[in-house]
Amino acid sequence: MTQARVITPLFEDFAKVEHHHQLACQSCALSRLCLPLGLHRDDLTKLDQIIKRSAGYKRHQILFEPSSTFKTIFVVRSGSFKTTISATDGREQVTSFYFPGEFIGMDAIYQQRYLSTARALEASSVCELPYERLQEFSATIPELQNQLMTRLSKELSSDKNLLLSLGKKTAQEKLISFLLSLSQRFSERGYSSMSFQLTMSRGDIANHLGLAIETVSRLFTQLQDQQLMSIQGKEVTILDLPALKHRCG
Amino acid sequence: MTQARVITPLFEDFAKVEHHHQLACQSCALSRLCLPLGLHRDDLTKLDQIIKRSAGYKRHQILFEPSSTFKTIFVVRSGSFKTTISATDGREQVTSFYFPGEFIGMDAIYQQRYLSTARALEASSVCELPYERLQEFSATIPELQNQLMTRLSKELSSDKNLLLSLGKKTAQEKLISFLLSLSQRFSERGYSSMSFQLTMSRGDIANHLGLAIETVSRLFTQLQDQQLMSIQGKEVTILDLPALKHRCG
DNA sequence: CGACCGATTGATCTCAGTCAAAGGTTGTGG
DNA sequence: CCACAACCTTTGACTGAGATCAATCGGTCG
Repeated sequence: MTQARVITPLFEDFAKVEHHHQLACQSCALSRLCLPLGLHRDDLTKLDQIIKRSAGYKRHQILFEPSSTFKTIFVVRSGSFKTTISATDGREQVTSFYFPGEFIGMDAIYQQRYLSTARALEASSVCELPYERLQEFSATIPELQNQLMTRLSKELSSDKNLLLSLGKKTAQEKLISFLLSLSQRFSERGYSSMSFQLTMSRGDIANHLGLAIETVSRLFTQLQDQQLMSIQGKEVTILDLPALKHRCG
Repeated sequence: MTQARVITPLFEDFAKVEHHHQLACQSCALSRLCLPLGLHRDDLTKLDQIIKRSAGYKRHQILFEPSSTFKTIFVVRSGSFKTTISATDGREQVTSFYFPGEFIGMDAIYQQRYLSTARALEASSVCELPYERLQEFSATIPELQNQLMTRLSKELSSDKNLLLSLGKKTAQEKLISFLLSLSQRFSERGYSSMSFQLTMSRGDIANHLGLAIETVSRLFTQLQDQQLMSIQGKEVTILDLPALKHRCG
C-alpha cells in the first residue's frame, strides 16, 4: 500500500463551507480564527453583507498577480495558497504560505497594488474583503480596525522570523523551524500538530527557505534517519518534538 | 586628508528639532513624510497632544527590547536606528534600518510585545506614539487609521523585498539593492540620492544581508574597481546608476 | 502502458564563509 | 594634545555547506 492512496483532502472540514457559498460568518467554522474574532454580533451582520464568498480555485490557479488591480484582501476559506515575489529577471521567491483563516494581499495596501502573485496549492476557496468598504466599516467598528492592524502585524512578525531563518540559520534549522511553524498553525486550526500533510511541493519549500530542492530532500531523509520525524511523500509525522525544538535555532 | 574629518552629522536638518522638544507636528520638518501626512489641521492638533517627544538617544542606546512592555510605536525624528531579532542561541539578524519619519515597533501590535531589539546607530531622537491612544483616535479620524495601515503595509512590502534578496540574490545583487534602497530613502528625505553617508557599520550591513563582513568589504572594493560607485569609509557616491540598477537583480 | 512530473540519491563544484593578519579610525585618559 | 587601546575595515589564503549536474526511481494520468 502506498501512502498516496490514503491522502484525504486537506482542511476537509473547512472545505465543506464551499457547498454553502453564502454561509454567514456567524455560522462559519473558521470564525474563531478569522476576521469575526472579537466582533459583536450585529457588527458581524453588517460585515457579512460586504464579504463576497468566491467560487473555488483549482490547484495552481492564480488568485491575483502584480498586474491585477488591488480592490480586495482575501481570506482563505479552505485549501491553501502560496505567494511569490519576482526579481526583474524572473527569479521567484516564495514569500508565504496561507491556510484557512489567514489573510492574503495585505502588502498591497501601501501602493494600492499587489506586490506578489498568489496561487492555490490545491483546490481552495476564499472570502473577498473589499478594502474600501472595510475601511469605511472600520471607522464605526473599532474592533474591526484593531483586528486588521493585528493581522498586518502578525504577518510582519512571521516575515521577520523568516528573515532570521534565511539570514542566520543552517539548512537543517531552516527546515525544522518551517515544519514546526506549520505544525503550530495546523494545531491552531484543530488538526494534529504531530502529523499533517504538506500541501506544497518540495520545490516550494526549498524556494521558500532559500535552499535547493535536493538539499530539502536530503534533509528529509536525514531527519528520518535520526528518528526525529517520519516523512512519507506529503505526510509528515513528528517523532521527537523536544529534539526538533532544540535543533531549530 | 582623510574623509573622516569632513563627515557632518547625518540628518542635521532634522536634528535641529531636537532643540525644540515640544515642536508641534505642524511645524515639524518631517510632517511631509510622517504621520501627519493627509491629516486635517484640527485632527493634527489633537494628535499633537498625545505624542511625546523624547529626549535623545546616544549611539548604541537601546530604544526597546523584547523584555520591554509594548505601549508605544516610535517614529524616528532624527538620526537612525536598527532592529535585530534573536535566535534562541543568541545569533542575531538585523531586520531593518530606520530613518527620520519611519515607524519602529509595529511588529509588536500582534502579541502586544516587542519582537525585536531597537538600537540607535548614532545620536538620534524619536516621537512616541502611545498605541492605545492612537487606537482611540483612529476611531474618529479615519485618515489616521488609513495612515497606520499604510505604514504597516509598507514595512511588509520592504520585508518581502528583503526576503527576495536573502533567498534568491547573489552577494553583489544583495549589496547593490540595499544601497539603491538607501539612496531612494535619502532622496525621499530631501538628500542627494547620488551621495550619502552610511550610518551603520559594515557588520550591520553584512548581517542584514546574510553575508560575512569580509564579503561586504570585498564587494565594496570590487564595486569601486568597476567604477560603479566610490566608497570612502562611510561615504557612498553612486557613479553609474544605470549599471547598478542593471545589476541589482 | 508509456510519458511526464516530482522526488531521491550520488558526484562534483563553487560561492561565500572562516581564519588570520595587518592597517585605519576613533575614543579615552593622562 | 598626544599616545595608547579598542574597535572597525581591508586583504589574503583556505575551507566547507550547500548548489549544480546527472542519473534513477516512483507515482499519476491520459
